[in-house]
Amino acid sequence: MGKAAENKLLKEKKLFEAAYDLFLQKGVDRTTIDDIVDRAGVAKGTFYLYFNDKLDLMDKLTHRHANRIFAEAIQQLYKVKHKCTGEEYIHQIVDFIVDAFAKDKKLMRFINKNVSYSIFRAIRVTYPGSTEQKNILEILLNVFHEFNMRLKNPEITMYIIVELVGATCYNSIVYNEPLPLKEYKPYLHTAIDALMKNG
Amino acid sequence: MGKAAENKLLKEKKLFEAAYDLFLQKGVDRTTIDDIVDRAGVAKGTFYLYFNDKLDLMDKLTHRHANRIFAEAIQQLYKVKHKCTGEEYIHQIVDFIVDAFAKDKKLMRFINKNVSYSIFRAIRVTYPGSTEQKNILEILLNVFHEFNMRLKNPEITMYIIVELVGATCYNSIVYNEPLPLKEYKPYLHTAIDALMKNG
Amino acid sequence: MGKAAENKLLKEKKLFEAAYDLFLQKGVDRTTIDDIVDRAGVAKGTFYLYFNDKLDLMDKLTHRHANRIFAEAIQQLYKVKHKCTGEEYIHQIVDFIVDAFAKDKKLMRFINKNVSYSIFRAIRVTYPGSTEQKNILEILLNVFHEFNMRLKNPEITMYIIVELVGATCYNSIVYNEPLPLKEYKPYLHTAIDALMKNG
Amino acid sequence: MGKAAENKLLKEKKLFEAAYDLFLQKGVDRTTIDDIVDRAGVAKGTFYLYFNDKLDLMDKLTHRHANRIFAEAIQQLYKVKHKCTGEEYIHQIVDFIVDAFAKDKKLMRFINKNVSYSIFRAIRVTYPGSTEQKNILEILLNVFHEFNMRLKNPEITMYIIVELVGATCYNSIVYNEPLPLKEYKPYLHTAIDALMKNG
DNA sequence: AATGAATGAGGCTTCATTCAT
DNA sequence: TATGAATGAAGCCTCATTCAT
Repeated sequence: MGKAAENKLLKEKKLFEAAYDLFLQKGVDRTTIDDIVDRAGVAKGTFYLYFNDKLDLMDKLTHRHANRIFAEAIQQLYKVKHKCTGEEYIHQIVDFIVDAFAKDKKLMRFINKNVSYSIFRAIRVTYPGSTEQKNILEILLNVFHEFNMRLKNPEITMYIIVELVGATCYNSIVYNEPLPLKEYKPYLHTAIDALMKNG
Repeated sequence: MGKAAENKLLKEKKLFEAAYDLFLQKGVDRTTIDDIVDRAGVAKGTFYLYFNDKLDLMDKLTHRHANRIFAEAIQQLYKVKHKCTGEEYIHQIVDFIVDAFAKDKKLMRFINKNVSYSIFRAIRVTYPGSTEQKNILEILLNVFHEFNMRLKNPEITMYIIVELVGATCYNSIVYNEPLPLKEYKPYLHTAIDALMKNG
Repeated sequence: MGKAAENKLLKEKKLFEAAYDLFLQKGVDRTTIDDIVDRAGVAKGTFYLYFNDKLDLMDKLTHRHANRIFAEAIQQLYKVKHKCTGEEYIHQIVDFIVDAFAKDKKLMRFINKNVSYSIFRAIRVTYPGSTEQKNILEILLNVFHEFNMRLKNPEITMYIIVELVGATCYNSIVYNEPLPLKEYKPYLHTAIDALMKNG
Repeated sequence: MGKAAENKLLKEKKLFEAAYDLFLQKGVDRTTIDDIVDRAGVAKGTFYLYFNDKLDLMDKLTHRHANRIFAEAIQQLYKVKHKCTGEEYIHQIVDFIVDAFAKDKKLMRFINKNVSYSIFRAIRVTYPGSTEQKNILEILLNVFHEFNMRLKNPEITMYIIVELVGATCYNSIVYNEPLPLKEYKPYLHTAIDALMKNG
């Protein structure tokens, strides 16, 4: 890569990072282009060389982060798939995702701040080995079918589980409420088991 | 009431309604005072006779609606309390609240749009017969104690239930996903029972 | 006077007093009609029953106060005129006016705040026994002629004296600088004597 | 200097000049930002690239002008100091300052319009060869001590002189009253001599 | 005569976007 | 490519004035 091209990527990265921090702190609407370029240390005009406007930046930003975190989680999952029952695999998926967010609280807060609906349905990831975008609910339903699990209403049960995890892990990770994640996890697993057994 | 005073209330009401619709459609940040007064059909200066600024209006608006809907739900609850076991009473509370929101989808969408965190913890209501403000979680925990229910971890179990209801009923009421509320309810009750039995 | 007429005068008085205080505190430009009627305890519309606008009120206000204070000072002067030489009479006039302001510091501050030019030329009073309006300089020059005082340039000398008194007595009365009025007065008289002897 | 930087200084200068004229004509309070940018021939937003608000502009404006005029006067004084007695030097100072204002009547009117108190105490200048800010009174008192002049009350006498000059030179310069400056000056010097001899 | 709600012109300030350098 | 000065539309808020009651 030429020095110019490198420099270009660096500028873009700086802008991404600045915007990420600011969107997290103040939300997208209350962050100005000025805020972003000031923090990135580039000129105002430069912003428009990389992005059309704030929304464009926001889109690219979320896609970048969502893919990053999920790519990691999904790769780990492949390694353990063959060792598990379906129920165990579901638990593994939940754990991987929740742990991934726990390692990146900032992202968790970012999504929560800037997405008005269910965290796990907000994030669509490019599934490895395909061009298709899937969200967590679809991934979990896949597991059901692959593992031939018997539930009366897999769609609804899985939906309930996904929403429950999304709704509660945010508070646990970010605010340690009702408990820190490590202590909360057993309750979460118990709840998931209860839901799978009765769903 | 004099004609002037009536007219004044009317103006305030128009402003409330205009703001409510607009906040719902576009969110608070993207709604301007001009939008509000245009829709309300009053002059710009009039806005400032009734509210200090947009945030003040937002505060008054949410308090108004939250109290309205919960006042109703809580009154109904008093009537059935003596006929129930603790578990049944929990179900009743959930039903009353969910039904209340189902009757007022607009409010449900409004809260979801403009509150960045857990719906049921966002709303604090003035509990009838006291000046104290409580949220749903606190109300449910009260029930536990009053009914002497046996659970290993009432706080956490109740927390899980509250978050689950909040997370899923929004989609069911507003988008009929994964099912319309009427059809979804049995699954919700099953889930709650499973959680109480195992929590 | 009928009760209605009395009440009317009372309202006007309240408005005058409120405006006076506020103009003194914040200056005319930064005082709003709202400020005035709030402090006067009358309705906003009432203001326009008594005055055309703020400027009209300001004009009426200054005339009221200026005449009040000078009427007093000039009456006293008549009593001592025949006992004095010209020089003594000049000192008497200065003393009466300065003492009058010292008794009404508020007025002194009011004028200083709201008049951008020489205090003593700002104030034109209706001289008793005539409809003519005169200012202090004109009154002093009269004294010269009446007392047949010998000065090379009475007009300029008197002008210098008038400006000197105006410029320094404000600070002495309001801020006690460079000295409280009582202590400053002898220096002022010495200065006036020096100017008269050499002018 | 680059073309852009030059242009920037030009814009600032235009704004300063526009504001100066308008503040002089209408006073600070009655001059709007719109007035200023219209006259300067720049866009409204441009104003805020150079100044925080109107007050900030006013501050910078007065400091600019006060320093300009006094820097000149004080430099001239250094040249004549060694040739003078104390009394002569006092006269020189008065002459230099008064002449400086006479050359810049606009500044004189500007200060008179926008400063509510004694002209010469309003203006604090950065004395050459120090970071200290002094006003005329302090400068004159310095002269007293340096020249070992004998007066009973130097502080009060100097105060009287300073106020007298401030109060009368404005009218002489701007309105030629009671006489044009050139003709008034001898009387002013006579008055100052009289005050120094008797103070 | 008195009220005070209603008005809307007019002020201040912010900020996304453009463009000459 | 990169800059950042300049722009002006668009937002917020104030306040003198009117007018129905």
